[in-house]
Amino acid sequence: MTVPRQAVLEVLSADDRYRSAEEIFFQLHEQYPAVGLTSVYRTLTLLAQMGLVERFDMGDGKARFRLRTGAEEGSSCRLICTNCMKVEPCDQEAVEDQAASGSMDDVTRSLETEYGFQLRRRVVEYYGLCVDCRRRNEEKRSQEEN
Amino acid sequence: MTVPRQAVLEVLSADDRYRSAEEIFFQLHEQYPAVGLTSVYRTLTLLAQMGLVERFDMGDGKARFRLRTGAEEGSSCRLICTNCMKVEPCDQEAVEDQAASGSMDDVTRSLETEYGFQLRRRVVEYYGLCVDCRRRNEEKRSQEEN
DNA sequence: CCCTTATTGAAAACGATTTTCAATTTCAAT
DNA sequence: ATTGAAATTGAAAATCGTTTTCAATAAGGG
Repeated sequence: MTVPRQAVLEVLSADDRYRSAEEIFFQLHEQYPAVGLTSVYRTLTLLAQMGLVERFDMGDGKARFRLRTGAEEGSSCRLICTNCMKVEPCDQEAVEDQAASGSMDDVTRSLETEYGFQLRRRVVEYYGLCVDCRRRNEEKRSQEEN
Repeated sequence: MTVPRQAVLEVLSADDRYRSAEEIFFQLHEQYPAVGLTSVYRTLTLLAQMGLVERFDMGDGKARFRLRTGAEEGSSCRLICTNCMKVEPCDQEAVEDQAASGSMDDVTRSLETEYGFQLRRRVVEYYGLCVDCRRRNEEKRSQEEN
């Protein structure tokens, strides 16, 4: 545990907003002027690899980082404001249950009443292994057995 | 309608895979060697603004582009292979209906049988206006009325 | 303490995308 | 066809978030 790492964790612990590396760097800088932007990036990458930090790629070219709370595992659901870029976690179960069906209209209504959020676009992404890569993996594995 | 624009549209129309600007540029280059990468970027940006093309920011730093089919409106659902980065659109209704509940396990099973896809992580993102930006917008609008 | 190893900060490198700018193309009006 | 103004182009330079390089420093087990 070194100074830069402690500093990054300190800032991340302060609150659970998503912040860019630069934002984190500037917040650090007041209390730890010696810590460089490079180390902030390195620490964030390290913490993300360790699973302590969640990296989130917004469409604007800058990655955002946030301390993992442990509540999320494998699945995530969030409200993203296209105006101020604020990211707010939300409970998918609650949203979908509130909605009578999974239809866009019902979800829109649910988000409106639950969060005051005005829905424009819903994105669902399933990350994993496609059929081809799966097959290729299995082939490789069976080759290694020989 | 100019040569570069026609060329980009031609490549995009060829199939509906997600492709990076560079990939599109190289495919162009055989038939239209005079068209530069700059124009490919410019045309893609233009087409995206016009809503003809969908821009998709993968986590790897390169944006992917695909011709809009019209089938998607407001909502999108896709399978993303974390190994080969292939992006395959899928029908959310079908997936969620197939699954007995919205639980991760059921969705995993559904994707497995429907697409042979091995789910690792599900991401649901709702894009729109948060409460604050909404309020701010309304204030601005009412000010403009005076 | 010392020595090996890991970590650091600054500066340079990187890669995707954007901007700049002079040259070319487009297209509507002739 | 011809013009000419406005839009578009390609190449090179600039931008910007992030990563790499590298010599200097710090960590922490012996």
